[in-house]
Amino acid sequence: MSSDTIDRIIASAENQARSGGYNAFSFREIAKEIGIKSASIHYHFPTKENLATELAKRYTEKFNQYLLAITESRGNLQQQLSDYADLFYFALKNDQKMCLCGLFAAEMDVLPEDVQTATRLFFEAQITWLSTLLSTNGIASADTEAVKLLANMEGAMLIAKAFDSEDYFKRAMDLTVYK
Amino acid sequence: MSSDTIDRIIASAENQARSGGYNAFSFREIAKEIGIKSASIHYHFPTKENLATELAKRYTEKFNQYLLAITESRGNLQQQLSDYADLFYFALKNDQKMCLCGLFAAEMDVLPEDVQTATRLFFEAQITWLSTLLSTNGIASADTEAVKLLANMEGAMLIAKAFDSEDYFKRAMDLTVYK
DNA sequence: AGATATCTATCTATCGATAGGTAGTTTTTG
DNA sequence: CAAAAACTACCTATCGATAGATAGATATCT
Repeated sequence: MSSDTIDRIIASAENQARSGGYNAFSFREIAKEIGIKSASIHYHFPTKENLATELAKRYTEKFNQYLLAITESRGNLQQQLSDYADLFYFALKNDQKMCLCGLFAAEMDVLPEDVQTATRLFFEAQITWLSTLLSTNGIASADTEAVKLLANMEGAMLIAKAFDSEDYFKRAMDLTVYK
Repeated sequence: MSSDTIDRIIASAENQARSGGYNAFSFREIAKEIGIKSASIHYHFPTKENLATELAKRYTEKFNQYLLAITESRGNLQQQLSDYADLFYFALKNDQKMCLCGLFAAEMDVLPEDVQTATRLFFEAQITWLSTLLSTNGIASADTEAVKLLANMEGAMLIAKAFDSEDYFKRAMDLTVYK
């Protein structure tokens, strides 16, 4: 069935979490936003850890789908990397918000264990995809280069948030290495 | 005088804030940690906004002193950039924690105004220093390159936190551009 | 004595979480 | 087929814990 309520809970929670991290979203605030009671959210997500974990999982899944689409587009390396960067750029530009898992990573130490794990899985998926792309295009040290690119994306988003201007993302981004 | 208590409040607050951001440190927790009562902290820092702002200011000041020291070392570009990266690397390795202002930047939207301003000043100081270093060494587009380098540092820290391993910082870091 | 620093005690607001209830739908069973 | 049971998706009400903040008393130090 994939209840509409659950989707709205997730959407609201993601919105809040991407603004200020794990401690910046609450059952009450979500409830108020979508017009139900906070107790009802506990019906769908027993604990906050549970909700945040689901949040990270769905976020990762959504990203993975985009990654798959880029792969299937069969563009050249430069094109695929550009499309990849756009994923982060538009996540920033459209929502004016940080990457959910980027924020979670920054506050890793205070996250419940399941959320930590889900967050790490996001980063692993990114690195795996990038590494595969690079190595199939004959780039040496593909794995390390993948880590660099991912750091570049997250760092660029963070700087853009610091100055509240998505232009900084474009400035901070660097895809010239493989030209 | 520069009260010892104030320093201990700041140290404890920084420790907590660098673990989980603005909402991850509290007057009560700081008080417990340094052995006083939370009301006593309000005597030194009237509000949480005030404390967090002071936190960011001192953090920036400390960083600026290091930057000055690097400048005065009069090493070549490559050496100074390496020393610069070490600032972030050791902040990560020694404390096992994220950059305070990096974390604040990520959650910019939920920060009180003064904290936002203080956070932005950290980034501006970094970019100014980097840009000066690059342009005096004949690098073109020094300002944009400075933004890239800063994003690289913050991104590398974030990735390292994601995997709870400082090795990822070294992997994510890229100073090869100006070789 | 007066300034500085810290205390006790308390307030209001909010947090995640739980207990128990209910209307409506679906499934099971005699 | 219809009654009984169970389930879904919410609700109200409340819990203990914690948040930042304040007033006023007390201690310490010059």
